[in-house]
Amino acid sequence: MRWSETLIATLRDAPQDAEIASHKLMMRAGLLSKLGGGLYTFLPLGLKALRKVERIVREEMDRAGAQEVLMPALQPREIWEQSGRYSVLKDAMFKIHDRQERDLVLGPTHEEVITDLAARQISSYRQLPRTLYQIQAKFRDEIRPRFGLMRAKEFIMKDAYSFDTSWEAADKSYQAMYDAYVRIFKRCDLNVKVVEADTGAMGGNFSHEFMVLADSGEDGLVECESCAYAANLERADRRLPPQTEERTDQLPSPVATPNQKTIAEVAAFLKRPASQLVKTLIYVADGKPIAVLVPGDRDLNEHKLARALGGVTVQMADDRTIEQATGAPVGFAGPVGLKIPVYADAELKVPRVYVTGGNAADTHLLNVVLGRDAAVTAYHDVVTCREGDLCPKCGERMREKRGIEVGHVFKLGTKYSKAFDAGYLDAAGNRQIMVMGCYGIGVTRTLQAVVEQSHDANGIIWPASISPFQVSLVVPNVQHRESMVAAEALLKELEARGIEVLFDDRDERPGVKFKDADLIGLPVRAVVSERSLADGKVEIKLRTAADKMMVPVQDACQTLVDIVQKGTQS
RNA sequence: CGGGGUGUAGCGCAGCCUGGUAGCGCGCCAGCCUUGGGCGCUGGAAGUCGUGGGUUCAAAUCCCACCGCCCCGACCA
Repeated sequence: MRWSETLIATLRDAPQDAEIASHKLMMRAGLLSKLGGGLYTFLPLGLKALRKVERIVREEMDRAGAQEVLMPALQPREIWEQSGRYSVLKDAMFKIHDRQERDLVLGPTHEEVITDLAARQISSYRQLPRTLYQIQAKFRDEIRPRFGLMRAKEFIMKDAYSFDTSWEAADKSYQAMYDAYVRIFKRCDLNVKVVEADTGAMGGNFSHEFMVLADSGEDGLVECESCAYAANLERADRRLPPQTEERTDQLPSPVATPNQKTIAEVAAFLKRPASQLVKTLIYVADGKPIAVLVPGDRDLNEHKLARALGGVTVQMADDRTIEQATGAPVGFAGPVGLKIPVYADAELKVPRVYVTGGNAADTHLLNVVLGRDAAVTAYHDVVTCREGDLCPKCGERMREKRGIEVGHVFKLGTKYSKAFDAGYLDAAGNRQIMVMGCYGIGVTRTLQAVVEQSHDANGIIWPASISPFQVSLVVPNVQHRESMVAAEALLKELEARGIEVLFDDRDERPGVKFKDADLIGLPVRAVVSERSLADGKVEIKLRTAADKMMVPVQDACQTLVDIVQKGTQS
């Protein structure tokens, strides 16, 4: 394809609202155009790359035995009521209605639709297992769209759903998808870390996330330095370090802490490390207030708390509830004398002497020993892990990292199949419920993750498998007749061999063309110029290499074909 | 939703404080020149100064409201 005939406009400066490298580069290289917050048009170059990702996903889904369907983005509200998720997700959904005032939503995901479909289409164990998938736009009313395609209001997702006769069979389907994901991300040349994850609003029992490690990633995770354990911070557990008991004969004694509300303020005021303080958080769990205690230097993890309490919904109590529960203004809650259930982090189980809130204005308590001075209903690991915590599996140190979630696989179980009565008749003629799994890949996000992970100061470095074109053909001076003639011939030859070529035939200065070639980042660049032709050669350079090679004109096509084939295979 | 910022030509920005009919760089168009890392010169096109209202003889500039966009937060008492 000739550049002079395309709609590719590169930018010298990145738009000021682009923050991270991949977003800036995708804008500068002319892959995307912004329409509004979280809304982007894919320009021809960006779309070509996106289609490459989609193709890889399709090929691997098909290879894993999944079948493609296409479902409506527009969905009746009723099916969300039926699964019970309308109340959970309604703030995240775009809600609209038709002229008859019927309520509809723009689908943020498709569990409801697919389960309804399975219930209609599948009736016998002979039709199982089945895995169906779709690649299409999904819509989420994100609180804060950002980073270009990373968190957009409309994005393209591949979702697959498996239906099985039993949990054991479902495990197989899950594993097949897991393996397909490993292959997909490998083909995208992505360095992906698989971590254990929280199931969140999806529900279900078990899940893994596929994370592209990147400092700009929105998710935190920990990985063990020694064994294979890795988990999203929302879910990561830890092994407790050895602790020594600490006892005192002194009883809790109040100390005046005027206006010292936060842990940091109290610690500074009393000149004690935050770890000697206990933070008392008042929560509402299934409508009832509870207190949660964590070490002063740690953060409570609501996901872990909710799980520890048996999957209830938890949220911070409002100021009034806190005042009613503690009898004190916000900022001075403590466990001593509380009449509501008190849960504590497992680290607090070994008796030690702590400072806590005093349940009275401007007051904290010294010499508090949990168990002795305050009843604790139960101890659970409920804090967020951090760098240096010990691995729950092997006890070695864990590292904290950041990642971009590009894929997520869930064992859903029967949550949706029950809600939609997706059953089948087994061999004995008994009605059974299907066991489901669901498997998502953020296709547009994956594309950006590739750029985030593969670029340099000059621009994008596309992996051959995703690159919008395979070869960049540059004529530095289009006024030079022989260069153009030779380049045109090479272009024809390459395209006849099925190679996708972007021929930069613009009447631009050489510097502009080389800068643009680096920015757009096609894996191979061929230059035909007065200089190279003087020796009867074509210059060939890999985007990743510093050196150029000079190849005789008549060998140029074959050399490029070889390079492209080698690159695409790996 | 809370806090902060910002909105002036396709992109990046100045002008605003101190009101007087809008400017710079890049890009774009034309011509000349140049031709291996964002070249040089000349001439041009392009902006309802986010929107609405107000103050004023006069508003990009001051005031009010609204909207868009960006950042931080929205759990750590």
